[in-house]
Amino acid sequence: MTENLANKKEGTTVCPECGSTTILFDPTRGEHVCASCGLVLSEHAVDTGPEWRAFTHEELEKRSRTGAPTSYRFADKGLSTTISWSDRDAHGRKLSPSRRAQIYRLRRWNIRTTVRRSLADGLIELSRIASQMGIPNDVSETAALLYRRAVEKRLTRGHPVSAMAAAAVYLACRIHRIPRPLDEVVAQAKSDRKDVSKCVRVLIRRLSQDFPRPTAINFIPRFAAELGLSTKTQRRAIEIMKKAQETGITAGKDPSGLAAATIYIASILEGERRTQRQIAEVAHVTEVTVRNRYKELCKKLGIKIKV
DNA sequence: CTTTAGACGAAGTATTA
DNA sequence: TAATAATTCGTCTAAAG
Repeated sequence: MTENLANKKEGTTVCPECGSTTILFDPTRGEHVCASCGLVLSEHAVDTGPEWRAFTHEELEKRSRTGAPTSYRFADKGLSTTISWSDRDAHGRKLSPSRRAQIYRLRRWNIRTTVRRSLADGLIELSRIASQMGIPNDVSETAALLYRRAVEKRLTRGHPVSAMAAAAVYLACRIHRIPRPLDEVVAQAKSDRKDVSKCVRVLIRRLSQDFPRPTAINFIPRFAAELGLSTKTQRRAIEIMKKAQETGITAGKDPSGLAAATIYIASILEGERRTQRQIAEVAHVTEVTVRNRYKELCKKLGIKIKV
């Protein structure tokens, strides 16, 4: 842990578990999470390291600027300026005719660029979905950026605004390696699953960008946190998952179910038992799936559990 | 009464021809 | 595009604690 902190001050945080250098910060929990293996690095980030260390774009902006931070979530990036329709200047004097013509053109451009309904509506809807899901700010920023690019490329035409916004949120979570099941996003969206997944496909195809597929390990930290499990148990679950992946029994299986199963095993092994029911609930799978996966894991990995 | 185990067909998904 | 295989889900029954 000490060398970890030293690294942090150098500005090169490395995950001690897997060596990955991509560390994400979850502002709502105050935790740094490894993007690759899901290990929570510093629960006590508050009293380690310098205050000003910025892990995300948004933090950086908050600390290095005066005034409100800019945000992709607002149609004008939060830098709104309006031009009044009065034909007098700041001192109340009448404007010259040429000046009036100039201001008139400015007004038109101002309106043309800021009042783009589809963009504005989409970003509002997007923020609503993200906040209802309790998604970290930097993730919803990513979602907003995706949505902007979709609008620029005219990909939103023919698709419900709500569905496209939900798709952006879903993909942003994947980019940040804190995947949420599509159904969880759909639950907050005002569109049905069909429309949302159609939008997801459009974005994946037309936005030339890599959208990493969720790995079972990516689900473990969130499930463990929601179940109130210790980081020790969480690490144990990740250990088991790695072994499972090496033996190749994870192919084609639902990552959520796999994560749920390893957590179930780890919680028993570490004396923090949770019922299949509890785990199935946070993982959004059924108890049946938890059972099948954990039975298979125990058999293939030679893990014995006392019932 | 709660938790777990196991079995069945139904339903949605990925792969293949 | 259609057929095939593998997977998960919902429900039911039963046993164990």
